[in-house]
Amino acid sequence: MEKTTKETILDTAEHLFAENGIAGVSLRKLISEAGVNLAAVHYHFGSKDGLVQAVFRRRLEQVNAQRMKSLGELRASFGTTRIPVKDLLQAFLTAPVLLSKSTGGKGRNFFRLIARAHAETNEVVNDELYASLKEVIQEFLGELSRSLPELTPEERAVRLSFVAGAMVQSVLLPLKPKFEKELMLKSLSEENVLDMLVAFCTGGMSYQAEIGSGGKK
Amino acid sequence: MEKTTKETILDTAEHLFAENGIAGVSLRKLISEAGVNLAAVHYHFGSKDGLVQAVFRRRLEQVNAQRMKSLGELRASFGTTRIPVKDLLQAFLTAPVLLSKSTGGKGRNFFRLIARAHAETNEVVNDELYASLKEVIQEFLGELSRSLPELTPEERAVRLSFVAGAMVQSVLLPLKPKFEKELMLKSLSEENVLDMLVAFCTGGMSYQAEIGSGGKK
DNA sequence: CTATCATTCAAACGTTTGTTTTAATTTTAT
DNA sequence: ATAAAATTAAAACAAACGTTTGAATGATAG
Repeated sequence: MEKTTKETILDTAEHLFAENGIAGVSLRKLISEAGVNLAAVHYHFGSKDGLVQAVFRRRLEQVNAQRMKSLGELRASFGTTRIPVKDLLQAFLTAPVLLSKSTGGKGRNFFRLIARAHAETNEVVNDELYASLKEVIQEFLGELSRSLPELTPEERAVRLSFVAGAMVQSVLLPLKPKFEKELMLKSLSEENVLDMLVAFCTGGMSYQAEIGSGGKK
Repeated sequence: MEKTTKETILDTAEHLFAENGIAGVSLRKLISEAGVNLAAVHYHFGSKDGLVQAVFRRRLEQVNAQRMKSLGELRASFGTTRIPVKDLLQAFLTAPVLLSKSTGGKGRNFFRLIARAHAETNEVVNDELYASLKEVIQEFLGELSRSLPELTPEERAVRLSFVAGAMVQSVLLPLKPKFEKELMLKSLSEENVLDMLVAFCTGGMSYQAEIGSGGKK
C-alpha cells in the first residue's frame, strides 16, 4: 500500500519546516521534494496556512496527550503525596524529546518541529501551540504549586517557561553547524539529551537562593 | 542635530526585526515605518543581508565585549579561587538582558533582538552570532571547567546551551500575547527577569544527580 | 560661482511567492 | 460498464519581494 499524496505532503512539510523554518520553505521547494503537484497542496489543505496548521496539529496533539497521560500516571502513583519535581519535568519533557521513538523512529523531525513551534513567529503556529498547550500548562503549574510551594506562582510560571526554552535550544542549536562543532554536540543521542535536560531543569526549578544573601555580593 | 538616514534605518530595522523576525519584515514595510526611500537601504547597506548584518553586529559586539569585561573583573577579583557559578552566569546573562538600560533605555528592542538572533534560521545572523560568541563561549566554558570540575566538558557545554535557551525564551515568550496572558508574565521588569534567570540557571548548572539513584525510580 | 561628490528620489526590473483555473486522469460506486 | 466523484496535472494570475537604474537634490570644496 502506497503512501497517499496527502501524507506525502505532510511528511515532507514536517521535514522541511523542521529544518528550515516555515518562511524558509516555499510551496515549490516542497512539492519538488515531495514529488507531487503544486495544486495538490491547495486541494488537500486549502492554503499554505492550512498545511502549516495540519502539520503542527498532528504532532502537538500527540505530544500533549502523552504529557497529560504521564501526569495522570504520576498522580495515580503518588496519591496525595507531593510529586517530585524531577518526575514532573520528566513527564513534561519526555514526550517531545522522545517523540521520534514513539512513532517508530522516522527520524528526529518531530522533536525539531515541536521546538520550531516554540521559536516561530508564525501566527497559525502560535495559535496551534497555545490551543494544545493551554491545558497542559495549567495542569503542570497546578501540580508544581504542590511540589514547590515555596515559590510564588509567578516564579513557577517563569521557570516553566525557562524549561521550555532549554528544551527548544537543545534541539535547535545542533541545527547550527558552526556551534555544533564548537560545542561538540553532534554525537548526542536523544536519550542523552533528555537526561541532561531533565537534570538541568530539575536543578533550575528547585533552586532556592539562600536567604540573607539577597543584598550585594 | 537630526538622526541620519542610516541610523534611522538601523533603529527601525532593529525594532521591526525584534518584533517580527527577519523574514517577517519586508524592506517596504521597513522604509514605510522609517520614512525613508527604498533605495536608501541599498545605498547604505548594499542589500537586505547587509542591513541584517549591520543591525546584529552593532549589538552583538557590544554585548559580548561587556561579557568579557565582566568575566575579566571576576577573574581579577577571585584570583586563583574558583569563581562561583552564580557569578559566572550573572556575567554571562546581565549584558544581554540589561542591554537596553546601558544604552540609555531606548526600549527593550535590543534584548529581543539578541534573543531573536539565537532563534533565527537566517544564515547571516548565525554567522554574526557565531563570530561574536566564539571567544565568549570558550572563555566561559574554560572558567566553568574550574568552577564545575565534577561535570564532563560535554555536559558543561550542553548546560551552557540550556542557559542560552532559557534566556531566549524569557524574552521571546512574552511576545506571544496569549501565553503572556496565560502565564501572567506581562508585568515583569528586566531586573526581575534577570534575577529569576540567574537563579534558575545557577540551579540547573550546579545540579548534581544523587549517585546511586541512577537506575529506575 | 561652480564643479564635485554624496545622498535622496520615483520608477521600473526580473523573480518568486501563494493562489486559482481549467482540463485530464484516476478512483469509486452503481 | 458507466456515471459520478475525487484527485492530479499544467498553466496562468496577481501580488509582493529584493534589487537596479537614472535623474534630481543636497552639501562641500576650490
